[in-house]
Amino acid sequence: MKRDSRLSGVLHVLLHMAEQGEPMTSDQLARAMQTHPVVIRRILGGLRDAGFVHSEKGHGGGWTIARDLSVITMRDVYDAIGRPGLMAMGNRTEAPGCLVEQAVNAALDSGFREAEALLLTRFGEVTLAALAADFHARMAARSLSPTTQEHIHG
Amino acid sequence: MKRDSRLSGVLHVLLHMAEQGEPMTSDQLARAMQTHPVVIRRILGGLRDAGFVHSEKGHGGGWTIARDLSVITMRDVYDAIGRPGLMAMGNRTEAPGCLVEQAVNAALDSGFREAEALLLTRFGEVTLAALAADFHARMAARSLSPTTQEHIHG
DNA sequence: GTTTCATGCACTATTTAAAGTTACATGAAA
DNA sequence: TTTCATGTAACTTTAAATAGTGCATGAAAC
Repeated sequence: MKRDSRLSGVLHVLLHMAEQGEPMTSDQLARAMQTHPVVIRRILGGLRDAGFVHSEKGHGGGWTIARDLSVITMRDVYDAIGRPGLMAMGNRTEAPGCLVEQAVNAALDSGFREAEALLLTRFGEVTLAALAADFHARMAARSLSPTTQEHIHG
Repeated sequence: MKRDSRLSGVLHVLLHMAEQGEPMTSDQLARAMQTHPVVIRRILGGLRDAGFVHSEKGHGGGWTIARDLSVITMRDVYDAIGRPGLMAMGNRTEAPGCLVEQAVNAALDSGFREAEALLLTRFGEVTLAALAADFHARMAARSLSPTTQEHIHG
């Protein structure tokens, strides 16, 4: 299958929304992300249901962030988009009858569970405010460098 | 993308080969794994190149384990099949120009790297001998139970 | 020596899930 | 009432693993 980039994408979108301050339309966000507006709506739908963003129809409508960035973690966002699988590898067969395969599955699962738990813990430690701060630090660093480019697309 | 089950599959195959003691053909192994013989050859090809298994053509040929199970770890097997990606999620864009996306990527990558490192460490701690021992324990447990079924397929 | 058995490998087809797209309904502001 | 924007269902495309076909190669049996 294709590699899942929804978490990466939605975090990107959220930070752009936060930078903007005023409502951004799915079209604007899609242009910035070089993707399709419907993809934006799909991915932000979960965040809306979770109460992290707000959407408004009609003139002047669009998407806005509904909570302070300091209270939203990457883990929250991961949960809101439906907790997609984290591991690219899995067992050939779940609940196999073969005892050999059961032994193999048990060993692999143990490792996978540990790795997933660690990853989710790390996600829970990073707020969107921290990501925004990192972005601003990068922007400051770039504006000091000789070849200043645009710091944000669109 | 589809979920990668090569590691699970090849470990299963290796343990069956070890139990058998004598050469097993790709056809026999494919039957046990409910897959295609060519898939077996493909997946065992990497292990042959790494020296973990030996293959022989013609009558009486097939696959045999070339080293003691106690010196082969799950990590070795993972390496031998080409170190497939472990994380199901990735960044939308590698090396993005957008500083927002750079900040997001950095945070995600950091978590992914930690989780991968932990997983590989765990893999390195489990030998095939340990897996075989676990299998034998499961077989003993089942033979004691009232409804004894076949402990091994094929 | 030739038939049979088995791996080696290149190439094609299928499958699965994400991502992209189209079409249209809904609702708000101009 | 027109325009703008989201909401959503349905369909198409794409990437990567797995499945399958066909044929070459080489070893043992007869």
